[in-house]
Amino acid sequence: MPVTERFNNLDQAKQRKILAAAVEEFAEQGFMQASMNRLVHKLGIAKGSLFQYFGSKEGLFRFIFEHAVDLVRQSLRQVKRDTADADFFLRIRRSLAAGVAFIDRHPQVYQIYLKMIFQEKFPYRTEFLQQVHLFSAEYLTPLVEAGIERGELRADLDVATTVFLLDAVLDRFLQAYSVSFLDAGMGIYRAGEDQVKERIERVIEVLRQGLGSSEADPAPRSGADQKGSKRRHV
Amino acid sequence: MPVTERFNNLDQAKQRKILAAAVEEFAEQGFMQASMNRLVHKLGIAKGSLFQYFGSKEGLFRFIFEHAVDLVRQSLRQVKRDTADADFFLRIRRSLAAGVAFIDRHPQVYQIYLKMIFQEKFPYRTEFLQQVHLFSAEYLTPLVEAGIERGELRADLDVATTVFLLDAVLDRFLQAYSVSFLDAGMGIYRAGEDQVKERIERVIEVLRQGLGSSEADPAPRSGADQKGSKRRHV
DNA sequence: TCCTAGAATGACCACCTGGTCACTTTGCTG
DNA sequence: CAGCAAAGTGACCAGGTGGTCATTCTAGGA
Repeated sequence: MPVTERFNNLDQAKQRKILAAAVEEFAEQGFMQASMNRLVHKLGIAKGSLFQYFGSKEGLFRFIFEHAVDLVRQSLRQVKRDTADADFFLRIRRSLAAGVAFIDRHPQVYQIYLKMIFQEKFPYRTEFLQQVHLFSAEYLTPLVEAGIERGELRADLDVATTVFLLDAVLDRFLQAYSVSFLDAGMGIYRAGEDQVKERIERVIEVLRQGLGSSEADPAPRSGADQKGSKRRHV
Repeated sequence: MPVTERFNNLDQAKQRKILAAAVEEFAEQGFMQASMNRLVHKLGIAKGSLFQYFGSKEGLFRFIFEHAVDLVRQSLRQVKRDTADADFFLRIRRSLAAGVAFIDRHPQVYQIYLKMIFQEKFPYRTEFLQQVHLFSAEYLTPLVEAGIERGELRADLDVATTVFLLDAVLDRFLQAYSVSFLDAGMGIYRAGEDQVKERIERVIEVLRQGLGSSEADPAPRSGADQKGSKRRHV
């Protein structure tokens, strides 16, 4: 029996209420700064009860965390299925839109995720980051490989670099959607559905076509380092 | 007189020692979780002294914070000057390399920056994010505009979208350099100087050329929105 | 040598933390 | 209704927090 046996015997409504309040607390405060006292007060239940249910603060977090991971996994599988035979760029746009939709449905879960990335003292942080890396690799790599095979992507693309680039842009788009001042003034933060869709198209289109003008293309490397020898200033 | 008068009268060595320890504490713990008691213990000075110097925990943070902002501003100005008349992609590569060099010299300052982005309760967080946004706008926007004018970038690029994309990629590269599992397996995390340089070239080159194959290029729009209704292209 | 201005000090304060456990309440069974 | 196991409770604990301030120390001038 897990520590949470007692909690599982509660009626669904109470369970949901407790979980919702706990998710809110962790989303707003992070792990270390979250307070069991405050949580208990918000819920109007006794502190002892909460500890009977989950054993410890970390136990509560683990419970919530696993729930959240499930949600993400589910969501990812769904998108992958739904877009299976679309062309590469449509799939990417759809994935990004799905990301935004996920944040709309579970904003606090996303908040916790963001806090975990750079706040070292979260429990399970390392395992979690590994998992996320795996998700992204398992999701994007075959997508890119299929895109190359189908001729939708340049044949000479390095897969790892491309995955990194996509990861960077997708992640930042979602961050810009839920954190102010990260959208470089292009109106992504908390934008409406239509605007989000339009911004997604803009960004992905630039990514597809590239920044460079078609003239002056080749030989990009010569002269990459003028001062010769090492440089380490700034 | 600022609150820090007493601190300024200390000899340089002691000042540096205190600042270094404080930066370390904030970098490791964030603001809320940083402990004045622990800091004082690390330094071997009395708690009362530290509070005489800076008035409060927030006062200490402000002092360090302003120091850090100065460092960044200085660094940015330098890069801008050093690369003023290079071509667009070289400037970008140089800027990214300068970012990596900055992290090498001030890893803890960068740590604090990362924590501030997603941890809401940092003092000055909002002003800080605005500042960063301004930096990025003031730095990248003219760079992109010049690139378009010189014909190095596609003439039909939307400037805001391009700046967003660059911001996303540059930021993520630096994050990947200093946080594990964010580099999508392409070997950026704590990489050596040469490897960093090579990875920068790879990433920027893909960004320049774009992902799309040159065939199948035009009409990217048809079928982009199966559900019909409005579309708001690029 | 003495005196004193100003710096250094750490015991102390009110408050908060995660966690415990003896006690009370609840609700089912016989 | 009695008995009893399980669930609920909150006062309590040790230990941490940012912050204060009466006291002690110290360095330099007379």
